[in-house]
Order: sequence, then C-alpha cells, then structure tokens
Amino acid sequence: MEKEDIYNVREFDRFYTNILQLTDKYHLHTHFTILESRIMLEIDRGINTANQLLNLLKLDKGYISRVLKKLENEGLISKTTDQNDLRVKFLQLTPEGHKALAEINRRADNQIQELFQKVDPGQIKPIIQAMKKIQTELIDNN
Amino acid sequence: MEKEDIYNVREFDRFYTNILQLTDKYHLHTHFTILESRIMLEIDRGINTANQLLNLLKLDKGYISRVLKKLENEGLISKTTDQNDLRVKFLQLTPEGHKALAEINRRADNQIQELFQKVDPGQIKPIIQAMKKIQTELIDNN
DNA sequence: GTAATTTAGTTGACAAAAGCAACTTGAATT
DNA sequence: AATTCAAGTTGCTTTTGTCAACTAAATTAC
Repeated sequence: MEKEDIYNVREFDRFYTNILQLTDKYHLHTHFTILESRIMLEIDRGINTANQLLNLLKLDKGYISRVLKKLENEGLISKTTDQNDLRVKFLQLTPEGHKALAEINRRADNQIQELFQKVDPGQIKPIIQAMKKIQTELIDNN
Repeated sequence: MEKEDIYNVREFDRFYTNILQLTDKYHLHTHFTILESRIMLEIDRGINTANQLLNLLKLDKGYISRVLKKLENEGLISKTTDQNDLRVKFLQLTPEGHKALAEINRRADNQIQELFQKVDPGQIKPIIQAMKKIQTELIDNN
C-alpha cells in the first residue's frame, strides 16, 4: 500500500467523521442520546441480549447495563429471562419503544435527505455504489 | 431520494462508524487522546488559532482552550500573540510536538495498513476512488 | 472620538459519557 | 463436588464535554 493511499484514506476518515457528526445531530431533537437510539435500532434489528450489544458496540458492559436499565425504566424496552440459561436476558422493544424508534428513524432519515439535498440527483446512485464498494471490500475483519 | 437509498446510507454510516473506531485505536498506544492527536495534526496542517480549531471541530471553546493549555504545558505546542490583533494567539508545534506527531502519524498509518491487510491489492485503488467519489459529491455544505 | 457591541480566549462549576473492578448468580469444566 | 467461566449488575472513578461568566481587545454606531 502506497504512502499516498494511506494519506487518502486518512483524509476520507477525517471527512467522514464530520459527516457522521452532522447526521448524528438528529438525536438532538429527540430526548435520546445517540447510544440509546442505536441500542433501540439494534434491538429492533434482532440483537437480543446485552452481551451481543457489547460485542457489536464494543463498550463497557457496566455502561451498557446502565443504559439498558434506563431504557427499561422509561418503558421503552423490556427484559425476559432466557429459560435455557437463566443468566441471559432477552431484550425487546415495548410498543412505546417501537413508537420512539419510528420517530428516531423518521428524523435520522430526514438528516440523510438534508445531507443529500445539494447533491446532483443523478449522483445519488453512484455515491451509494461507492459506499457499497467500500463496505464489501473492507468487510469487517475486526 | 428513495427510501432504499436512505437505508443504504444509514447502513454505511453504521459500518464506517465501526471502521473509525477500529482505526482510532492508534491513540491507545500513545498517551494522547484522539482529540489531542487531531489538534496537533491540524496545527501541523496549517490551522493556527483556537478559533479556527473550533470551527473545524465544532467543540466548545472552553474545552478546546483547556486541551490547548494541556498541550502547551506538556511542551508540545506554543502560543504567540498576533501583533495585528492582540486577542488572537497563533498556535504552533514545538520540536517535541513535531516529534510526537510523527509518532502518532506512524501509528495511524500502521492502523490503516492493518485495516487494508486482508484487502485484495488490486482493490485498493478502486476503494480510494470510491472514497474520493463520496468526498467530492458530499462536499461539506455544513 | 467615545459608548456600545462583538470577538478571542480563559476559567469555574457542573453534567454526561464511559471505564474499571468487585460482585452475584448461574452454567460449564475437571 | 469444586473450580472455572460467562452474563449481567453495581459502586466508584475518570474522561469528555457543556454552560455561563469573565477579561481584554477590536469593531461598529452614534
């Protein structure tokens, strides 16, 4: 890998860090933090234990535990003990959780649309192709 | 913009958030935080006041001020008053700051190389093309 | 040309985000 | 049965970041 390639990747990383900061702003208009939103999203997508969340988000388990407790206290998620392994608790969104997530998604979608507002419509598909290219080549090897 | 396009962008955003977390690990092997590293990098790249840093990184000015003071106390940067506007202080890396940054860059470069280790070498240029595509189309419109 | 406003940066007090380590309970290993 | 390991919780602490008040200098408005 050439010096210039590395330079370009690092430049993109800085660039995209900014983009992510912009699009993450959606959470400011809800009363959720980015992490809370992400957790609800992932639970909705099929993640169903704290431990899986841990592996995915690579955060401290104590911290995750607390955030989950907060979401539970707010009535957005519920926990049910796995009868095959009493240590594990399955996570699920409550109806209110689903409602909250729907709103979060609506706002996050809007942020993406705003981001693309000034983009030439003909360039949208090529951009997404570029994203998919990066994603498939850089497949998470952790 | 179609629903599916938005979905794909959001998926890429989650994906690339992970990538960034991985590559940001470089700072763990130095005694600098991501922000300190970033600040030294940007000063080296020509940013030369706290105010410019603020606009770039969009963080609180009190916070930036403190981080700069810490870097100054550690002898990594120095400040010199602008004689044309006594309120502003120009920032510059000290020789030790340059040395520290060189080490940070070495490690950050290594992280990128690690990330690309399992990538088919023939795909490196196409990936970088894809990154450039995204960057030029999504030009920071804040 | 002086008063009012704005701007760059600093500081104190505080809140939010995240990590560490000890602990509990249950499961798996020997 | 005893030991080790795994999932999740809790207390305590550190790190990261915000808010608001402040100083000093520059700019604008009268």
